[in-house]
Amino acid sequence: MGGKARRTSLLPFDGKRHDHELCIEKALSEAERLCAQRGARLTELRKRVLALVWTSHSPVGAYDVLARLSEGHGRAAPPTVYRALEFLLEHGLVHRIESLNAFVGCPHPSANHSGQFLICRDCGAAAEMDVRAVDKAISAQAAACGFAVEGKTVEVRGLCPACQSAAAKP
Amino acid sequence: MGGKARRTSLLPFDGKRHDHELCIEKALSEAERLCAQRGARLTELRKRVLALVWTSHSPVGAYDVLARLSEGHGRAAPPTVYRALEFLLEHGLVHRIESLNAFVGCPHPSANHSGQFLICRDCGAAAEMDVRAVDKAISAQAAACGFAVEGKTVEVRGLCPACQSAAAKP
DNA sequence: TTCGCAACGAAATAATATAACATTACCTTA
DNA sequence: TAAGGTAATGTTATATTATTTCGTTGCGAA
Repeated sequence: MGGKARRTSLLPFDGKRHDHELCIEKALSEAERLCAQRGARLTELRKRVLALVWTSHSPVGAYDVLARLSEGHGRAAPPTVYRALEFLLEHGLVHRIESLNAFVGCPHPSANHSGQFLICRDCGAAAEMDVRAVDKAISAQAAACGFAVEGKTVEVRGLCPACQSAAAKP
Repeated sequence: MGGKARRTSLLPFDGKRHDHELCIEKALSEAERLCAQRGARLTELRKRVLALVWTSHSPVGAYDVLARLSEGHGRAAPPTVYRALEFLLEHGLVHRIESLNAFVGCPHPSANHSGQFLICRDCGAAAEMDVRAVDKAISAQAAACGFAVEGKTVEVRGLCPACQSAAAKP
């Protein structure tokens, strides 16, 4: 403490200034790599669902995925999407945002982690943080209670920097 | 580090050994007190919903509340329950568990807090922790990102001590 | 009293998720 | 390559959770 805090910048909150095509490409190729390594089958369907989840940095609902999937592909039914999402969740390629009943792509799926999110209520973007201190504080308390942790959900609602600025000047 | 950690004991995880009638009574009278103090109308309906949520330390779904409400009261419709729950949420008398789409009573509603929960996947009990360190770690990171926090969801899934013991001896 | 508003009732429907079973595709191995 | 097993997908139906809309009631202030 004492120094000037360096402002951490989060990609999802930079408006549209980053090249999101790049995000998608990176996510897809990383997914290919991981699944190959694990002997998991990243089928066309699953890849398409992953790409649809990665459409933006805003969590997307299962039925949104379903609708967009049906556009190119004739019709699809809910189980199709939920099964694909389940696969992607198991492999850490997407996270489920409990407070929105929606899904978002994971930017670093190789590490095993539960996900901690800052979610802007205005633009809808969700940024993954994964702060060690948060994880440790939770684990410490759970241990003190004799509670065996299997999974953690950390979701913070609020306003991202860009949307705060937008709100300030009406 | 180095000292022996004192085991924190959490009421909801003690099986049925505590007097739960007392929990309910305390919750109801505290609610009366707070609402009176705030000029909020804790109507019969709302009080009944609060009592139903407090039936146990396991989060209860809106439709469970609805079903039990309908037992004594003729019929009731979903909005009736959701409106009552919304009131109770606004006044901090219950919390919503996002990962279960369910509701649980708050054991200390006077303090303003977002709630942090340990949730046993076996017995279903949810214990509220409210650890300062967790809150501070989250707030610190959010601040570093320039994110204005409006609400936090912290939910930990796992096994409570009692259910771990039960699982150990088959 | 009557006006205004918060609370509640009622009907319909939206949004999210899963169950159950049939079919297809792919891999193994005999 | 043909048979058989298993993972993946298709299909239909239904369960679960939540909201919209509008009408009615009840209560307090002017």
